[in-house]
Amino acid sequence: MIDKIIIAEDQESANLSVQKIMEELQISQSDHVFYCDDALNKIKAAGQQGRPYDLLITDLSFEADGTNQQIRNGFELIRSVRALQPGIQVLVFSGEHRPVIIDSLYEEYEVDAYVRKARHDVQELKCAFDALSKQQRYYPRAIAQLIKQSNTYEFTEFDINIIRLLSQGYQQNEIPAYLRQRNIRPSSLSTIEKRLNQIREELGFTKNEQLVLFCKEAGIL
Amino acid sequence: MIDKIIIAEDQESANLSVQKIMEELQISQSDHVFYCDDALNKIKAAGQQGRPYDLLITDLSFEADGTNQQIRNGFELIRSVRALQPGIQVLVFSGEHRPVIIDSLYEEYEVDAYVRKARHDVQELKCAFDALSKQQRYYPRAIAQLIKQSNTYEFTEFDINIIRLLSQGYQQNEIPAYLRQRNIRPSSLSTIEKRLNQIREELGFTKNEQLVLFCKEAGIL
DNA sequence: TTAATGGTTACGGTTTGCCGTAAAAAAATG
DNA sequence: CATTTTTTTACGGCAAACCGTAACCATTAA
Repeated sequence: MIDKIIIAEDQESANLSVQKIMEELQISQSDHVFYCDDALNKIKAAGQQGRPYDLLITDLSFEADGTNQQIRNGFELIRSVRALQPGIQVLVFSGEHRPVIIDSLYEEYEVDAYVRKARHDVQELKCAFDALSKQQRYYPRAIAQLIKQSNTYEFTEFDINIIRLLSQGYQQNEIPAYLRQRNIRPSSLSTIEKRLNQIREELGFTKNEQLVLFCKEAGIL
Repeated sequence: MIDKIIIAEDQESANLSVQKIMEELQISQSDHVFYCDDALNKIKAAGQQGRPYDLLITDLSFEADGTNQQIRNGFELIRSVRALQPGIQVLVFSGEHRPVIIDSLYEEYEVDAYVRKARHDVQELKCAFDALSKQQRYYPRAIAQLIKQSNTYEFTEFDINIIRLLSQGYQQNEIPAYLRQRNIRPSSLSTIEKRLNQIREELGFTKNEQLVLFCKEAGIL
């Protein structure tokens, strides 16, 4: 049974809609905040008072606005909250569509539900809520599709390193020194060239410019 | 006086909040649709019945969902609507933050107001509405700041052409032929090299990979 | 220990990109 | 129209990137 929830969302209109939807679902106690820090504080206080929240609904990206905040985004918030109250259910409500990110939410952050801000999100929120009420995780099929569709080329840590350096203006022949300095192996120019060649080939690209753009769009950079 | 409006927004929850806000503002007739085509049709019908809409509130990005739609985004919608009913006021409500895009909304599309889906968007929507009621344009100061901040490096049509081709995998020495085929001038390899060099220099970049990423983030690509 | 395997590195030839100079063409000026 | 200025182009030398081959080295199995 879920009857005490907290909504963390900086965008006022989105925050409002979630509140309305929760009203319709007859949640007895629903709080909302516009900053991650406020969310954590409220969760902490509620726990200490023996009336913990059952569910956190949070966005991923929060915009800095000059106020001094410790927690700057949904990822950090989830980590902090789970450290404090591991049993709390977490529903992420965000516009994020990049498969790698959504995947990491379920795998690394172990969220209980992800609902994408998109066409039928109100209905999806209600479905997700139902599932969570039964202590089930909610994994919308639209997302399963997205992840399947995505050219699931597996970038290694090493690959991402190289591509990031390129996108920062490093020349390929400067990269070995950089890697050696950090004891990253392999580090030879030859291997770097070979990796890039292989990656381009597998993705059907001819230029690193394409690769950089691809990684940006996929959320890897 | 604004008393008949239409909301075009595919994201259900956002559509809902705008409806709520318009209720609070006591709009007598407020319609909402989830597709651009529906918006245009309703506006057309209303005009023919002699009861035209005063205001269109629209998002910019609409997601394709398999249904066959003629108009696929807010830009196209604005164009079509203005061709049909030039006097209608247009308020864009979108998450878009890239200065070039917002700038083009005011300059090229001549929208009456832009409100960014962000922290205080509800309040901003109300302010914008007030301004529009008095037949004023609404140009939030936060956006003026954004546009000022932005490294306003002036890319020409030509520059963007080259950079786009690079990001699509063209080699530099293939570009002259491409340009000549389309009668774009200048077209020599030398000029292309020179432009790229100049652009990189002015932005403090050393590699085209950086440039491509920069253009992507700035909304130019 | 030896042999085999897979990944890493070194190296050389070729292509592409980079950058300066100077000629040619186009545009602006008197 | 002639002259100056600017833009575009052609070319050449050099550096970087590309790509194949072969040597090297670590790990594992025989």
